[in-house]
Amino acid sequence: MNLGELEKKVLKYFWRVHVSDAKQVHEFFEKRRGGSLNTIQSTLDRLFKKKLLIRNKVGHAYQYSAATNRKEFIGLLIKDVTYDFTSGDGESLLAAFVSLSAELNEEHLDKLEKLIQDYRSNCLSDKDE
Amino acid sequence: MNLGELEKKVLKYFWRVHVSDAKQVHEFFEKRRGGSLNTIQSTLDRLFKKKLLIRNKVGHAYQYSAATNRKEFIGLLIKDVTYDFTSGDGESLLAAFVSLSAELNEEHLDKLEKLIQDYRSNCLSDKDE
DNA sequence: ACATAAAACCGACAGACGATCGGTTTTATG
DNA sequence: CATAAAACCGATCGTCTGTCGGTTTTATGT
Repeated sequence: MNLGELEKKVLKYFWRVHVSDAKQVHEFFEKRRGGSLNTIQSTLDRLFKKKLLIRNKVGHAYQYSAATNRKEFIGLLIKDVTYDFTSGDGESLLAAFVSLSAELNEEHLDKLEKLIQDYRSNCLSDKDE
Repeated sequence: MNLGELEKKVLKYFWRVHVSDAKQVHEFFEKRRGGSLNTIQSTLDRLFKKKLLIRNKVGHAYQYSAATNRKEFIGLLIKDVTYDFTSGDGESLLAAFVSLSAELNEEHLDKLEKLIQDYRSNCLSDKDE
């Protein structure tokens, strides 16, 4: 899965705004980067086809929203980008973790351990952002 | 950074074979997927320009080898692909970890904790693969 | 029911990039 | 210095994103 610049910006937008139709998205982006409504529409459509946005029709227009929250999405990205270099089995995620270890200092390791603890004792909760 | 199919295959090749010139790489791939020597050469050159291969001239030909081992490379991929969706600060890697947590079961968490322990007590070692 | 406005949809084109390869230039070496 | 080997250059093709004009579909008010 590869994402263009505009697609990335639109995804970020939906993590902040949650629900919009093409017109609203266009209004937002028109100010800071220009581009026609049609450009936004086809970008929304491409993201929908990539299953990164969901939509349902309300009146004339589709109401779009993000298919995943930011953290889930980053997880998808990582799985996707590492897929070709791991066995694809369950262990592959571990490999990704290990590969990143070299980037982490003591403080990060502490935080990571804490996150594991939190996750263990809190598997049911579903906090976003 | 985006990688084509052949580029990915070539990278994997160099993690197994370590050093080769274009001719040798071509010999390897010609059997299982065809393609001319020139195709291999430009792929090697592209990977070199992307700093994923290193090379030095020996006689007529460049001797290529991987610039990173597989784990380091996966780390690079993850940093790269998540960059646009994290603040780019040190915390960004943690965000990636957290995002993957949802994919992990108990067994994985156990292994991950063990890996952290290993890493803490073993920061100096440099084992590959 | 039907006209109309709003939005979706289609098709085209440009710009990147990877894969592919033929042809030319450079270069190491006998 | 001749030659063969390899690097290098340039062209083409396919795919993908961004872009947008024009057409078709559709929800809605009268």
